[in-house]
Amino acid sequence: MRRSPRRGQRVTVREVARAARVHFSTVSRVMNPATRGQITDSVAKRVLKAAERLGYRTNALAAGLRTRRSRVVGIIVPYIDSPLYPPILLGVEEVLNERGYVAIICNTQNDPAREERALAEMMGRQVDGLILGTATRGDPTIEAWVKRGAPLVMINRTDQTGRAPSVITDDRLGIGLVIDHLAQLGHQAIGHIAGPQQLSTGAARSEGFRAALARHRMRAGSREIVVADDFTREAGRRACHQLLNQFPQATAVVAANDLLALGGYEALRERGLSCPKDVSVTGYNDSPFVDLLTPPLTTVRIPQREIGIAAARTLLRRIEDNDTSATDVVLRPELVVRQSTAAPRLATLLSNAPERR
Amino acid sequence: MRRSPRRGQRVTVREVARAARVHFSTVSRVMNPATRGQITDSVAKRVLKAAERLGYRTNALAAGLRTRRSRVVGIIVPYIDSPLYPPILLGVEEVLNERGYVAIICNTQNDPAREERALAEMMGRQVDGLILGTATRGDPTIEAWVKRGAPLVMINRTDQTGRAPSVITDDRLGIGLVIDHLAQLGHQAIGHIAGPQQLSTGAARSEGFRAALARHRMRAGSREIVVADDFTREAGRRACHQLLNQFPQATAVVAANDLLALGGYEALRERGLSCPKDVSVTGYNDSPFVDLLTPPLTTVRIPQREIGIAAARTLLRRIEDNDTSATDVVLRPELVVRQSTAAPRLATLLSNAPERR
DNA sequence: GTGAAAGCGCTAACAG
DNA sequence: CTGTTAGCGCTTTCAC
Repeated sequence: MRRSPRRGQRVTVREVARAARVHFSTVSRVMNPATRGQITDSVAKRVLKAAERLGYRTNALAAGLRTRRSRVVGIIVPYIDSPLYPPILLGVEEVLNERGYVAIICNTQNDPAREERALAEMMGRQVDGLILGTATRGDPTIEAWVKRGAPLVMINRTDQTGRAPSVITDDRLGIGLVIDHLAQLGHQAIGHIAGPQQLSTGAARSEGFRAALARHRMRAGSREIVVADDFTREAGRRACHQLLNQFPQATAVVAANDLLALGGYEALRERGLSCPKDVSVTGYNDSPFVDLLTPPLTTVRIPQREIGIAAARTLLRRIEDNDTSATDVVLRPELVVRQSTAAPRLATLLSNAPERR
Repeated sequence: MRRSPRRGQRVTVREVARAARVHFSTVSRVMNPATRGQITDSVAKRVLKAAERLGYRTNALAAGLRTRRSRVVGIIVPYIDSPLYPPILLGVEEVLNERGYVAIICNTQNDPAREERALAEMMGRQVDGLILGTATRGDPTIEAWVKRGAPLVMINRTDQTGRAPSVITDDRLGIGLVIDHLAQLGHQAIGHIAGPQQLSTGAARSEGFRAALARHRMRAGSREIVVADDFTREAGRRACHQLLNQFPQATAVVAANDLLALGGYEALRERGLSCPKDVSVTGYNDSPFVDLLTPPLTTVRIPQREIGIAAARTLLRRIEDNDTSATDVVLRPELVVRQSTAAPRLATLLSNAPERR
């Protein structure tokens, strides 16, 4: 009766076949949804019952070797422990799992060497496709992947060459919403703590800043941009100090993400300025808990889970239907107004002045 | 010259062998660190060069099928998008990657049905081991896994049967540190917002609460426990209200995690009470940003990354050396004092009174 | 509708 | 030290 061997799953098609008194290829056909129709119902039933009883599960390694499809997709992200990625992964996983795929996730800490190792690992493991969150402009590692014709979708950032589809959010729009909001409150001197310009998010947001100010006819003298060298609190703090030194008349500071905004809070505190009374501050990403800060942060929410879902769907279309028509998906961000933004002091005093056009 | 076929990696040991003018099994031996010593250096060099030139990578599916080791470990967590797990995953990944393993991560939203599906998926994919973050007391799914003799390590929670090793933190100690701190500040009436008691963390922390109070000789009349039905802000808010209704003399509220503490903040605000002046509040986990709240939250930090590292190491010992001696690892939490705790009003008034004891 | 046979790419006895 | 051979468990022609 020795039925449970020492290690690993040992039940194979052959054993199920013996139990069900059919050929093992029949078992294979029954277990595979695509070929199930070839088998008589009564035989199928018998096989299924035997499989169930023995606890059979298809060996994904063997199947993958044979079919050249692993039903695994690789995901490479810069920081798994940041508020941004986990919800995206959730969305990816959701789509993947319901289609019988799993994800292997690698974290690179933004280190190109680690990215390259991760990519090699993924190739060796025969992943069917890749979701890449670490793209940089003209990323060379993408080249190799795309050349092989392997499916790839970029998220959050793009390499801006159009070699592969991406799922991003509209950063220019998002910053535009912020500026509209501030303009409506009456701000006319707005500073920007920009993010690193080599990341597409950093670059797009500062472009958005410039464009939105132009749209509102605010120009030189009514704005100032300081680039933070990293998306961190400390970098935000330093940048905000520099900003206020160069541009003391600023009544609002638009940060390129929430962490930078938090650094801004610190800088204001250190200067004895109050937010939003003296200076309004805005963030980007709507990270968890920023609604609990003092003051609760006005920020831009991006649909993280939807990014993951869209990326996974695009990738699967490419993998399963070889549908290469995918173009970039651009999702809409949303302004979340909280209490870190208010009318500027001056505007409050002049609030009875006639509306400007 | 057709060298790059349409899809997937097509370079195999045979092609490398042909290029290097050796037998293909020699190539295999060169590529595998364990058998590399069997080959003459000069031959090895030739093979390596050819492999490099052709861009050869071992097909992990084929190797896994043959060796019955996939070098994949499964990780099952309840909520990937919570502040708790990502840093743990980071630690796991770090150890795994440097040993040539990758992780496939499944998220269950605490749904037993999803957990079971995840487990089945992992089995089918021949994972070499499992890190389980969803264990509940007497979890039946663990049974099947352990029975097969498959390596398993639990994290954060244990099923409390000792069938498999776990890596957890010492919740009783952690809460003890909190109580010591509060006692030293002079608190003598302390309430507890407990977490769900079916989760080992919830249960261990309330036990720790009771034990610590006993140690400090505070008894009935000097404490009250209200169990929140979920680890969420809203549940914490409700529980805190209930707590203060039943036990209005409380000068401190110890929450079983940070989210519950945040709910406590809200409840206090709704009652017009100030923290820490009227009531001190503590959390647990030291989630990101809780240092930025008003007031910054006194909480307990748990070594998340280390949990991941320890779990991965334990698992690999079991997988690679079949070292089954592993016992539970219990890591030390650490008190982080911030500004949500202060001496109680009364104690302030009496601060000139002689020290007790 | 079901059986037979081949082979995915690799590793690991076993020979020499 | 290197070559030969078999086979991991599966899918998928091709026959019947």
